[in-house]
Amino acid sequence: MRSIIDILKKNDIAPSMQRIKILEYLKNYKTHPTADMIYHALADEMPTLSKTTVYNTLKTFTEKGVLMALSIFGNEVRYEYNTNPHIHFKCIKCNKIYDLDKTYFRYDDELIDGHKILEQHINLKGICKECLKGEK
Amino acid sequence: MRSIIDILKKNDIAPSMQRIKILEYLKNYKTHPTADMIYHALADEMPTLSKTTVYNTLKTFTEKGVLMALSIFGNEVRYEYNTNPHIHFKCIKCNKIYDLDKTYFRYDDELIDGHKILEQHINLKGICKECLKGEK
DNA sequence: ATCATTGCAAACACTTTGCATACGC
DNA sequence: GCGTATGCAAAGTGTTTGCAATGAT
Repeated sequence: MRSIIDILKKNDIAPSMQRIKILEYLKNYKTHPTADMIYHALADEMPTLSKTTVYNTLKTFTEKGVLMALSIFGNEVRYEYNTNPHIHFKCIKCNKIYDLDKTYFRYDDELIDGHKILEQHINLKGICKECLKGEK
Repeated sequence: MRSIIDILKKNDIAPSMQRIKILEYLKNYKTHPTADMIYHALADEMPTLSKTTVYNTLKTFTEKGVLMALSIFGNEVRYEYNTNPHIHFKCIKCNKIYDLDKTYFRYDDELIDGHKILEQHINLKGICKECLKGEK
């Protein structure tokens, strides 16, 4: 818990109950949740929590660089706590999102065709290991 | 125009005025438009066109594989006429989306960590050539 | 006491659904 | 004439905004 507060302070975000819980959730459950999923996961233990606060908080966190907002597929925005750069793989059968090692793709130059690259988002889609098993 | 009809027929889609115009638009203007952009672009010459039809048509086209639906950044869905695989680069200054050659990134295996890869979406974000000029 | 955060309600934007009408073979 | 495509209106999602109440220092 201490560490969550430290992360907030380090990023110029005043700690609050709501902010701590939301960040804690994203640090503990790396399931790339949507705002709605976070809201429902926390609503039980925080009955007065509002969806607005979840949206506000996610926006603040994203602006301050604590979180990454992902547009993987469809028009759902998902959030994840910033760790090492990696690839997202979404299974079209079970909809689970896996994190894969970035080294599978190689590209490190910061200039392509004269454009300055600041972010790389690599999203794969297919059938995951588990669902493949079931197919046979 | 003939060629548009051929594409529709080849993909088991019955040609209609609306479908022809929408596909024609996507073939001619490779601007990765949203459903709304397409609707507004065509509304002038087709006053009775409905947004529902645009949505229906884009859905049909995507299902039949004529178009690709892109979730590049944010929760906007954009469409493009299927051509060769390529990378999307979005400029954070002017919001323009550029198509880049896929060969910049190399990854051709269809299995990663046991997961079967069916689609690859590589989305880059940064400052484009033109906007870089203006910065100096 | 002051300033920021929270949270309700309403607004908004985008997309889908239900259904009656119109079109094309 | 029959089956499909179209398009209006309404409903459904996901997200943002306005603003009053609350909380922290």
